[in-house]
Amino acid sequence: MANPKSDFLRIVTERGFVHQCTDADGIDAETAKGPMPAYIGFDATATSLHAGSLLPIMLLRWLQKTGNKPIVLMGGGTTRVGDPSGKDESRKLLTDEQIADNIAGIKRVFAKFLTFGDGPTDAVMVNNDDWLRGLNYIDFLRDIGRHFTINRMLSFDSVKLRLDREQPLTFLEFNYMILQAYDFMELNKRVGCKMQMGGSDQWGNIVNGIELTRRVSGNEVFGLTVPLLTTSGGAKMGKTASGAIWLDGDQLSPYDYWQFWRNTDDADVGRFLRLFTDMDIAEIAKLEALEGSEINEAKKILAHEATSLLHGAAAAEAAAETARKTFDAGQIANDLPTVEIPRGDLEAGIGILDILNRAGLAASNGEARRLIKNGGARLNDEKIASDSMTVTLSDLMDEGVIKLSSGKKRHILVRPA
RNA sequence: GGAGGGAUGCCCGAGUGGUUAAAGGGGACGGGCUGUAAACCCGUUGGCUUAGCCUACGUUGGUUCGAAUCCAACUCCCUCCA
Repeated sequence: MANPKSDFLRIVTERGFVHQCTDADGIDAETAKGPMPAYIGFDATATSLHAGSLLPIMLLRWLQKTGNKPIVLMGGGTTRVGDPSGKDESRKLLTDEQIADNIAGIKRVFAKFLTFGDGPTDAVMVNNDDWLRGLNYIDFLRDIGRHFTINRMLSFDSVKLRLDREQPLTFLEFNYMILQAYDFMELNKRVGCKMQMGGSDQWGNIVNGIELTRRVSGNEVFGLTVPLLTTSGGAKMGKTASGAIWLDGDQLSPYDYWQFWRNTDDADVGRFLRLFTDMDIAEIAKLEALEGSEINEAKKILAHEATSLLHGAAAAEAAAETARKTFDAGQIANDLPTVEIPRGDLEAGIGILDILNRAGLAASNGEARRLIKNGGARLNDEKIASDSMTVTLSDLMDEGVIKLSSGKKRHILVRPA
């Protein structure tokens, strides 16, 4: 829409969060009027979220910052069934206890981005297990199932594409969209939730929830989706050499998180600044316009802002300083990711292949050997020439550490313990 | 229920008795260029105690000096017919 009256719609639109939405005027009016409760659903399949979830999290953040009420829906109930969307191996079913742990871990992440509480614009976290677990199949069919026609369900892309490609679609999966629609209806009933947001692949499910809510209660509710995020290189967002970009300091250090953002493609810098930081849009436009190597400054700012949001400004500063020492000054930064190795092992001497493995720079001796052969392995910044060398206490530098590197970017400090 | 097609390394995909740890592509990792970009070029890409050994072409057996390759049974997937 041309000129949104509400802060919410104006901001998320100009920042590039909106892929598509239902009735923009309606959303605009509702969010302009006062606290509108809106929700996004998240899986509870892991103990932490990763960067792929950041986009919807930021959307909730803006929702709250513009005076509305974010609802975080944990898919505890649907996780209990097992998410069928994967292709081959069926998901290992999680125990209730694991799911509870996962939800607790995930909530810690949300607490960094949202303010939780009981106030009108405070975020709340709910679990669809609360209403899904007790469902009675026959009642559900009579009350909810009658609002869905197979004809229509078959027309949704998520279903149609599968059928067109002649891929199997289980009944469970076919029902998934109904459960999700039910979630929306239930949230509308319980807490007056008026909008569901989610990834663009959720559009069909969201629309179903809107229709179900209208049919059952007559209430008008809305939907909004965020774009599917890929880097301009076409890669899926949130992966790196060492694995997923976890939003949890124990699984991915603030330094590595900072590095992830620092290594953003030139072409993505402006887009990412708008999506993943709170920075002023005009300021971003200036940074985005930087040419050539100057864009590196914009990347550092992106890394700083994004890391500050998740890990705090102090951690972001420390990460920046570590990176500066490591890359610009050629010094040993003391808080690079560290691996501890028993002093006794070092006294006895550890084979270089072994220590590369232990530092997590290689997944097997073969990989370590390859790394050395290709000239990518370094010990205290000296190229490792032989795969038969031994690392001992005498390799400790003045700082009391041994620095191991794979390539130019991955550095690990080994500390005797 | 009947007829036919298929299952190969992280993914896609070639290979129909030995020179096959298995073409090619993608991805990933390393090197070069550079700006800790992109694009491009080069290399590597099952494991190990590495001139050797082990594991691997859906599963289990069989034929053979030798099998991803031939045979049998089984599992799963797909197509057509009913």
